[in-house]
Amino acid sequence: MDGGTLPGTDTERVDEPDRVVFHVDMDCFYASCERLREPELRGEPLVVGMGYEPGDTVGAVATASYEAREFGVESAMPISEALERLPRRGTADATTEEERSETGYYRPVDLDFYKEVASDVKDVLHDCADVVREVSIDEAYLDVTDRTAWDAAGAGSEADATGAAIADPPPSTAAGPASDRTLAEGYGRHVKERIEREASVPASVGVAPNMSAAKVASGADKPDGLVVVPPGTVASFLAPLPTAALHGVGPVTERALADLGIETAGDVAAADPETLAAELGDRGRELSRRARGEDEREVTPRGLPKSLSRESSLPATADADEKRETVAALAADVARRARERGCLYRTIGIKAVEPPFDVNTRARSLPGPVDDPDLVESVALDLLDEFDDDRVRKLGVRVSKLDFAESDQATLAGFEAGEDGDRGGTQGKQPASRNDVGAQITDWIGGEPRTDDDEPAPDPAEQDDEGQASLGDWS
DNA sequence: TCTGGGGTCCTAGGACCC
DNA sequence: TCTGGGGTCCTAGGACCC
Repeated sequence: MDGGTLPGTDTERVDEPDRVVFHVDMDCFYASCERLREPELRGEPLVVGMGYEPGDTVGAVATASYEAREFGVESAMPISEALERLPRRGTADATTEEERSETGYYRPVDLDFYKEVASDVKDVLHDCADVVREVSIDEAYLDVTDRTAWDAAGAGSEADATGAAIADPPPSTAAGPASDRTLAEGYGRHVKERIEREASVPASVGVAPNMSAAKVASGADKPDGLVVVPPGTVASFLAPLPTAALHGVGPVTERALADLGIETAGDVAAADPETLAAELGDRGRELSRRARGEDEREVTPRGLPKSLSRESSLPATADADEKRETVAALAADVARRARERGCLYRTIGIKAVEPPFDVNTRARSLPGPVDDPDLVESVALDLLDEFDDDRVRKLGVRVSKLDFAESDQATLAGFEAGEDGDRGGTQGKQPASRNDVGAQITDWIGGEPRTDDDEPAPDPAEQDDEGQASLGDWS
């Protein structure tokens, strides 16, 4: 937007044209996927549960269809509670009419299948935009500034349902009716319809001049929504919404704002940024800008992951053996995934959650990056010692300070790292062998000197695919 | 809310260095 | 010795997101 140079930020971005940013958000994606392969589920209450097996009462709700939400079933709710609100439907034939009206279907999460569907969606997205930022399995930002514009759409073709008319829009002038319809809206509709046609799952699309407004817009008319927020209207679009509707405002921030008498995005926009900053730090200023419609973040593709982790819940226990077994299994899993992705790690950490919900983390950094499953296990177990006497309800293992370059380097035999690139570089990027790190390694685990010598051999082979494992559809 | 799993980014204090 | 200040790295925790 024009108006208001940002203090201390790049000031040379003056008369750049308004960007066109889409936020594409799949509607209860997991449920839509299940309906794709099981069409009988369409129109029925459907709950997709994680950690749930058919017939179970354990696990949590990953996604509830809109029909299931009518019964009060919500994301993250324990399956047991969901079942109270929405009993599981028996076999199809044995179902009476009455039973039909108050029961629903339950299915376990099948991520592999959802990834297949998501890849069809992504094909469309990448075809429709030069820059795509995939946020999760069911969500992405697109910068389509070069594909469309904020110009008013001409009165021209009303038969734009095919998308053809949009791909070849009328000359961009203000020739059309002085209505609100823009080329950007038409293009948004086109993308949405292509997704539905080519991936057979519904999406909601937000169209706006920046990321945060597009994000809010996509959620403003779910499901199957298309909400357009033209430049200059962002602040007024946001103003009536509760603060929690802003991306980045969770329960804690919401409460902090409420304590300041700030209930809506409009209140945020009107508040003194320094007051917000005093309460929330830099986030306060950021929030203020977003609420006023200012968000200069570029849409950029997501980079490589920063950490890999695995965690699992267990019935609260103080049993040391059980805890150690759990951590060992998690460690093996994390190390395996790191190796599959061809990445080295320099920090190994654990998480131990004590009832009721007391999160503890511990981490230890190594002298250099490694790919060493045994080491992940021994460090993780070593860190776990501190919690030997504590009851825990959840345990986790994480590797971070990831290094993907190293594995590439391993394939370039004889390449001398030399000066370039390395940050600080006290240890330099030496191959992840214990010959280099070995001397210090013994200090990092409980003591026992390490003897084995299984070539770490990071293999970049598997690397592929976005594989962001984060995925849930909690919208 | 009796809290599932996988992530990101930020902050704050301490260690250490120059 | 007192006196900074600036910078980086590390760990732990917190908030938030899907």
